[in-house]
Amino acid sequence: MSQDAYHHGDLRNALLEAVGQIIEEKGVGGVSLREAARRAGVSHAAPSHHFGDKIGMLSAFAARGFEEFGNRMQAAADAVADEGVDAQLRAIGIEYLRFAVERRPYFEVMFRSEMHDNEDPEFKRISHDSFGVLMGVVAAMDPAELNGADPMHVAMGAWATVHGLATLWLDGALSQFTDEDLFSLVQGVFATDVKA
Amino acid sequence: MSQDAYHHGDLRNALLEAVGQIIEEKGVGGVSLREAARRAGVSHAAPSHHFGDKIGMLSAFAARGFEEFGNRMQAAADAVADEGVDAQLRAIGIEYLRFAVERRPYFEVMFRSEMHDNEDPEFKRISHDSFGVLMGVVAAMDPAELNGADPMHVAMGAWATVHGLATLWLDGALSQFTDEDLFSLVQGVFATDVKA
DNA sequence: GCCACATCTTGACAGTGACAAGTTGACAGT
DNA sequence: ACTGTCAACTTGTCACTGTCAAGATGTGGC
Repeated sequence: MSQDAYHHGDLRNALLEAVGQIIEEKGVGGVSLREAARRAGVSHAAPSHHFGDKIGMLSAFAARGFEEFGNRMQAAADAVADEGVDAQLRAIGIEYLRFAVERRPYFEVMFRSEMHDNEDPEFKRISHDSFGVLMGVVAAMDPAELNGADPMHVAMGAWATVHGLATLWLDGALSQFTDEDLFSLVQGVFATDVKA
Repeated sequence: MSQDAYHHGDLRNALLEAVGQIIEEKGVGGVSLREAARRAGVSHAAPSHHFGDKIGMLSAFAARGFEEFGNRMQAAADAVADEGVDAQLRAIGIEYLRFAVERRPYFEVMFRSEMHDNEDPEFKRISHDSFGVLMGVVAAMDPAELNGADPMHVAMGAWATVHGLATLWLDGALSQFTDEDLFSLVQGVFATDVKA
């Protein structure tokens, strides 16, 4: 029944999974509405009825990524809640990198402004929520632990550092390092950052 | 004479400047061989004779960017050479951000792996040289200043931090901050990083 | 039974990257 | 001065893309 030519049943999800598949195979530049439609077994114009246009499709894909991203950040922070804020911050940093490496298709679309509509309120909300996890942890920090530094600066610095490592790694600028190097490196860098 | 239909005279440069112009107007996604050709006043297939294909054209554009980038990093480090390695590192970090903001078209292409051919030896050399400036400064650091940290980790951390700030800013994730905020922020963050 | 509506198809159009084949002009050798 | 050679550029074409308009199909409410 879901094989019927009409009313696929779950086309929206099928298309979004096709997008992830395409990015993994051919990179983010290989994504096209028609190719996604082909993989989902529908006609070339079907995707537009669900997403409007190409940016709409990628926005939906990015939103999906932010959803998982936020959940993973939260889970990482919760898992070490009894070890203190310091440990939480480090756990978030590592989880951030892990997400970039493991879910590269999502990550690449999520943080490329031309890949989605930054003004879409739904998108804004969900991406803002993701970062809320980090901000929440920093806000809970003991002022003494910050050594007088502006908490916002500390949060920003931590965020920028892992984000920089992630993007540099994804762009191949860190090709001299293995994945393990990267993670041990972020341990050191991040600890340095936090304890400053 | 340079107006002749044939033998433009400086088509290669004209095309590369057109690329920068296009990115500034329509973003990196708006770049096309044909649009660049149009702006240079030549036929749609002319660019391929200079760059091979689209990636070749963007690689040449990125190489140009790395050239200027490297020079600016070197100049920034040299300007404060007598103030110590610490000041040099900070100067490089700020110049890095300044480049990202002022020369956004270059920056966007330079650090997008799918925008150019990472394997091109000429490209590898020129991009490697750019980062050599940073590595050179870190290598000159007094081990005592590093507090026992791996110099490579310090360099990587510094690099990742400014790179992360730059990309987050360019992608609009830091839209709540003004340019001045950003620079004062990197001052704080970077100082924290270095003095750890 | 039937009607409204969301879902999907078919067909078309302009724009794109890439390729093949032809044209033009400069320049070196004789 | 003639000629061959070669780089620079043009014209024409192809498959592919995003987007739009119009039509077809099935589902659920009444």
